[in-house]
Amino acid sequence: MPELPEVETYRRYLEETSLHQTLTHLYVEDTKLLTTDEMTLRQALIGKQFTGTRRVGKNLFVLLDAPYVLHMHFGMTGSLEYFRDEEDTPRFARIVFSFANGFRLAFVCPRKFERIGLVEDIEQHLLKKKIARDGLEITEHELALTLKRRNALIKPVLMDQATVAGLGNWIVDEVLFQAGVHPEKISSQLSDTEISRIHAAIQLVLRTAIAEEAIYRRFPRSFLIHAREWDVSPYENADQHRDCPRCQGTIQISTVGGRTTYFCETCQSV
DNA sequence: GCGCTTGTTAAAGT
DNA sequence: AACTTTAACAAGCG
Repeated sequence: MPELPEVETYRRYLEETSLHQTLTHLYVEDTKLLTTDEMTLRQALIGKQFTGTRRVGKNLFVLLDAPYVLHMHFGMTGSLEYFRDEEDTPRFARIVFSFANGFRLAFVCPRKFERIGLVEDIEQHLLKKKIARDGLEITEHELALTLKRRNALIKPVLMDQATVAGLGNWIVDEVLFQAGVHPEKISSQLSDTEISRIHAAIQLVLRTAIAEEAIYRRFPRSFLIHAREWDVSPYENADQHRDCPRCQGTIQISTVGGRTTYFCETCQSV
């Protein structure tokens, strides 16, 4: 699930594998994934090199030796894979960049919710898409301004990229658990202390996830994420006991803001 | 083989 | 009019 920590991991991966090599070929399986016309994209990329990267929230920008930037969004299931031989092409490699050194970088898109294309200017793109400050960079004051203004449940407010960029479904659950705030609390009714705890929890969860390269089973035992069943549907196991890592109580599973939500009734107050 | 999942956004609701 | 909520999108997987 490509939230901020996964995209940061992909960014580092691309930096380590794919910079400073001339692009020789672009394979496009499905133009629906492109936000730029295929011919325009091909002409813009062939003969150029990736020179650097920048990530804001779940958005990855790849800098080129050209006055434009390649933008990638990984949707719900996208990833990157670097490989050489044709027979090593990963499944769902729907966009593939070939380099002069014989290696290739695949934009792997199992469910076609991913997007890739050119942008003229990063700041302009962020403004147009209403993408707020990155979760690692937002100050408590900036976060407080938005949270006090919004008259909606805190969970969807935190998932809104216009509040803070990079948080998705499981991270918001984890943040609210670590902060001791109920997911259905009204954002504008949060106390200063609760906002402060939410800000600190965002930092804790993001830094921990990045340090472990977003591999969930390596996260500390104090994290709620271990109560999630990643391989089965939640309702299938709804009667199964999940212990809260703090109070050993049962973790609740419900729907908040249209998304499956895990929380502890005892540790997270409304 | 149905139903669930993920992030974003257009449409609907207030 | 501005803000909030909901549903649809694609498709693999349990």
